[in-house]
Amino acid sequence: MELTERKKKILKAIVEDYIATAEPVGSKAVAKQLGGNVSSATIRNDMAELSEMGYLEQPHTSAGRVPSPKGYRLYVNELMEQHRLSRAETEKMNAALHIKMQELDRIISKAGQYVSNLTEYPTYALAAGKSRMSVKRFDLLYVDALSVITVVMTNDDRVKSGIVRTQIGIEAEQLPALATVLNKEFTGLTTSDMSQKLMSISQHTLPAAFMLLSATVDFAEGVLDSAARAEIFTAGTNRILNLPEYRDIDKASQLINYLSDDEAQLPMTDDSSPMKILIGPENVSSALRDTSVVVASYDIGDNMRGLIGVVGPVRMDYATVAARLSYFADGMARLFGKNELPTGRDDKEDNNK
Amino acid sequence: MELTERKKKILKAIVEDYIATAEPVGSKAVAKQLGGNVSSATIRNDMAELSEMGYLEQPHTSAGRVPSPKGYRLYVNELMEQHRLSRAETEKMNAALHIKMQELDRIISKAGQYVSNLTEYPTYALAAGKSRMSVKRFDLLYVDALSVITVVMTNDDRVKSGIVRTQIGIEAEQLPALATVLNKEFTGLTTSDMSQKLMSISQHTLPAAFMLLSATVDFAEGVLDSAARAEIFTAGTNRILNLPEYRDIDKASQLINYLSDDEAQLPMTDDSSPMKILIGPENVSSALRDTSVVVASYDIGDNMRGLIGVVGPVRMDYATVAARLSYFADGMARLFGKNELPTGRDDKEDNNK
DNA sequence: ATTAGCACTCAAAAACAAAGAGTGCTAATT
DNA sequence: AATTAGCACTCTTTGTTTTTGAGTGCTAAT
Repeated sequence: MELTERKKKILKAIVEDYIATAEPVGSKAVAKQLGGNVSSATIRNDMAELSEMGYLEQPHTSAGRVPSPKGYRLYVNELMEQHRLSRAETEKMNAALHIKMQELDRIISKAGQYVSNLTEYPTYALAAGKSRMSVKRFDLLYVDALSVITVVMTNDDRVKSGIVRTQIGIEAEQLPALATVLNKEFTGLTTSDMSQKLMSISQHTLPAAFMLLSATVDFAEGVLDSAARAEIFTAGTNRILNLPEYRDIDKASQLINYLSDDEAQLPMTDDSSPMKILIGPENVSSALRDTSVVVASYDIGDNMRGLIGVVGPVRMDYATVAARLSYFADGMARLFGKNELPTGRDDKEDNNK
Repeated sequence: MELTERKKKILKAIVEDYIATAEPVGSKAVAKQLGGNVSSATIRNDMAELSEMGYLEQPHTSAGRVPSPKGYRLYVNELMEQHRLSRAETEKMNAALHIKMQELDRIISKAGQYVSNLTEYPTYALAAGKSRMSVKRFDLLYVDALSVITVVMTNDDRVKSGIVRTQIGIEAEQLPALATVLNKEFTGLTTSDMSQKLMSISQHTLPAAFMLLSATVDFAEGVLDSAARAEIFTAGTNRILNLPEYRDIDKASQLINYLSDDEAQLPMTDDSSPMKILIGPENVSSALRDTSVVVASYDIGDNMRGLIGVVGPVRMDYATVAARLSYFADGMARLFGKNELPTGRDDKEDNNK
């Protein structure tokens, strides 16, 4: 019993019909789909064999057939035709890609939203793989005796700032010296090292100066912390409520809750390829067992990678989703590429997160 | 036909029973609730009159009674007992109120999340009432010939910063002069005025300097824009999926979509009182017609107000929700109060939004 | 004014009865 | 040997009818 060419065609027709309708598809429908030069009885025989081989499943004896995960896998690997993006689609995406440059987090979250709109499925987006963060440069700007503007530049060239207040008055003239101390002693350190260093110099420093140093370091630690925290942004989770497979409130709310959970283990791409399709049970986390995930990654700067994942029912339009997601991910990569800057401002800027 | 004391007791019992069970409540249940010294027949008569007066409704003839919005209103106004917060509750909230000081937006969004967890209903949170924003102070810090750190302080004392790049090289020595120009000419202006001013000085300024000025002003405009945009944060919208009144997917998804819509007109408090309860049809927007909203406000600094709203079914536990929300709003106000600063850093800081 | 008693109503649940889509198999056809 | 027509069989879906039971409204007694 082998996979003849016709069987493949049948499988393809079934997958595509089922993707479109979410209804089990019967032999007659397939026959029509294939142009009518084979009868439904023939198809029926082939379908029986495809079932036996594990590519199709039957909800119950007298229903049509539904692709099994194995069937989808074959479809995705061999049968699926590359979806050609229409002019309208690319234009829409290009428009979306003109994201006005802002904080990194916001861009990433926005990207997720766009993809969700584009695909009509929920998405998640995040940036991963940052290396250890440290401060590269400190600046202090005098405001008044009790307030100083602190500007901090991280090792990946982001700049953040804030007002730092101190209980003990400080004079404008003292600031340069303090800034020098900060730049000499506190650059290149991790947060915990900074705290330690702060301890070690507490002895031989004037109280007023130490107060300010301490507040500044505290601020810097906050900046590093929030920069290191890789937040997961989800978008469009409630779109699943439109899907027939999630008419069941409990199922829907379970998935929504999983997606909204910050701790959720969401599929990543492996380093080898920029795109990955996970079908139903191929997902590790049980909450995704009967959903599929298409996930793509793109480079952000040198040692960071952005990730966008689309979550949908196993009956997902893989071709279209994959095409759009891949196009969009490419666009994001270009956006972060050194060369093409979309506005006068620089992409690396992403001040204030 | 008047509202006797017993009728009120009956109404109260019905409201509370219905809040707890979401099932129409019958005369017998009320009789038991009231201690059994009146018979169910008596209750029945009273219930008939309460129906006639419009405080109760009947889903159908042979079902129990359900409070009408008018009934809830009476309950909220007169019958409801102040919910006493338990020690555990206040402790939990106090813990939540130790929000580590960060950007304003994040605090507000966090607050919404906490309240959502606390009440188990969806919430929305926002900060409103900012006046026109302008820049109060500019600083420029030299990085290299093509990059400058721009630090901008807004009229409400927030500080933001970012790297600004320019195509034409600039020397460190030129920066102070440019900063002076910025501080002299561009402070106190709205974004559109800034653009205009930029035009007007384009003639008598060196190209290199103008380039940088322009990029800096562009950056400042972005800062003001995003500061002025009052974002609405919603949290826990999917909690409504747990409510029996939203077993119907379409109804649920309609409400969820409404809440997720950035443009949605959500109820505010009026200036007179810090708390407001809107019951069902009292809501203006039709999407909320059969939900209730409890909304509380708190002061943030001098001319801003924070707002947290809890959205739930009309059958909402008003007493508990109101008590918790009010406590939390007070906590938030204290948090923003000048005196009690939870950390060494200052609340006004909220750099980088 | 209250209450017991009872007939009546009506939604919800259960039980039952087609209807129809789709299969699997057999036997005929190419 | 592969294909196809034909047909009995299966099982969900859909619609209809029955049954059940909570709850009411009214009447008559307390």
